[in-house]
Amino acid sequence: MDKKVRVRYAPSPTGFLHIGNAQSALFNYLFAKHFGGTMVLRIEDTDLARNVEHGEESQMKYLHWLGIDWDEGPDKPNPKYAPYHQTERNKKGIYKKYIDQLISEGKAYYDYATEDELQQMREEQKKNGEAPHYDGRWYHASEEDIAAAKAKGIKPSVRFHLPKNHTYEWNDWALGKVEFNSDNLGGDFIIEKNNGMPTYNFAVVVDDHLMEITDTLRGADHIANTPKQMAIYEALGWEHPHFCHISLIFNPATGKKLSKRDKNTLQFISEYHREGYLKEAIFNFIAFLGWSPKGEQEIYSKEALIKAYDPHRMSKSPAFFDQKKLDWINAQYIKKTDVNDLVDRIMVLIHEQETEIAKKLNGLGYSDDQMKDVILRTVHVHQHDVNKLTEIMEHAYFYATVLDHDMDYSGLKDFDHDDTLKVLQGLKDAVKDQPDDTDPQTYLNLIKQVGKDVAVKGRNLYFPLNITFYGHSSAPQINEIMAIYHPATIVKLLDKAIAAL
RNA sequence: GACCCGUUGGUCAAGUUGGUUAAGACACCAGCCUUUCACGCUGGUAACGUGGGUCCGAAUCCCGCACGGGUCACCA
Repeated sequence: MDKKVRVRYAPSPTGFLHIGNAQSALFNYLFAKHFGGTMVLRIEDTDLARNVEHGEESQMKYLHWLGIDWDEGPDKPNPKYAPYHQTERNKKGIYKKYIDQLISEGKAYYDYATEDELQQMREEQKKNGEAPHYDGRWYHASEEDIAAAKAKGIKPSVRFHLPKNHTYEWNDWALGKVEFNSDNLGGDFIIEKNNGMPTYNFAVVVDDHLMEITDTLRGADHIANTPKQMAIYEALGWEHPHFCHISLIFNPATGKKLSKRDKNTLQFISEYHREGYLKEAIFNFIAFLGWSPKGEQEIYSKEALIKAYDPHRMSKSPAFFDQKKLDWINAQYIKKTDVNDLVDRIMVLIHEQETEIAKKLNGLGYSDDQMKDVILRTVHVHQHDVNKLTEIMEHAYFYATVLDHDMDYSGLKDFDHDDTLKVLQGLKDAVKDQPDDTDPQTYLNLIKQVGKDVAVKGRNLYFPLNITFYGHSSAPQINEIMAIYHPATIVKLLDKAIAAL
């Protein structure tokens, strides 16, 4: 790289951060960090009507949560490039200057066509089997026509005049060589709306140039925009950045681009957070959506990804969203995350109360310390067998409310009545005077001792205990589950089981 | 419809200059471990859309076809 790398993630605040946004932000981040460059956050808010309240704030919040931090942006302005909102840049006349320049050079012109008129034009073209395109009707407009339109009070938009039969070609990091003919671009396109706002294709060029962006990484849905933008770079006499089109994320169920309407897939990063996915897992997973490293390793920390990142390895074909793989990656991260760290993260989820299970746990009325205690004990048992933090929460809720559950004791009948009674009775005697913080090892010793005393072992010893304390003959290490409960609870569970014998 | 892009096992995905026993992961199955479940470990099944070329040799290059997708806004 001869120039200092500068990249940008440029969301429009028309919604909350979804997987596709995060993917785009993430690759820009990896690119910047890998090459020791600068990541810029720019807000493309030129569509006044579609801007969503709190959209920007929420996007920034979840970008930070994921660990995608930018070096420059609305909250970290560099005076040389600020401001970072396109609406503010428009107020400063940044776009107007270049619009005027293009008009005076005859490369852009006013268009007085109304939206209805344009709509009608496109429909007719479609009917005739033509590709919808602007026919250039105002390019050669006469003085009279213009005067008449002005007299009617029509506010014009500004169109960029596309050269005829001109080839635009670029070398894409992901795609390699791509070329378009200017005749297939849909005709002259609008660069300034009649409300004075620049359109995306124009603003993005001006801003990327002024902000000295060296590499533009964006979704593959922008491929067809690229030649239009190149036309503007050319008209303004600027060099265009190196482009990279990130493969789109597909829904395996529909075979189409992940859509906000796909109910079976979580769309928003906030949803992954509240469902108990770790940010490290999401980061790792998304990095593999449209890119892959050289070796066989699947689990990569952020730092490792930054190091391994190579834009040449961006893939061309669509990236399919593999939910099971995500769950597996999340499970890997849960396994290797420190127990207390997991407890803290779960406490955050409980406090946020954004899921049913979080609300249920909250409804227990526990103090923070009590809650942490239950969660910690549960994490010890389940850290290695869950995919999501919410599953640990479900388990914790079960243990916290175990006495309220109707246990299925029918399985007890599969074992010798007298032996089982002796085991349960013996364990009750052994447990009733144990302190609250009795550890799993002690409980294991107690179980073994009771087994020895009454001469019962193996599954005849353990299965009834599984049923008694867990409700199923198959359970995790039953002594560990006992350590979650308080001895008084254990005694009550034993009483219930004995009564059911 | 036009223009671009893509097509490797059930799923995801390596295979940058043509020569590989065509990686790896998830899922699945089996065995081991375990009181059981899960975890873990070991092993296994399984793939180059199609038809033509070029070449000693094609998953890799060329052409056609099929299928899938993206884009054709005063949205970004």
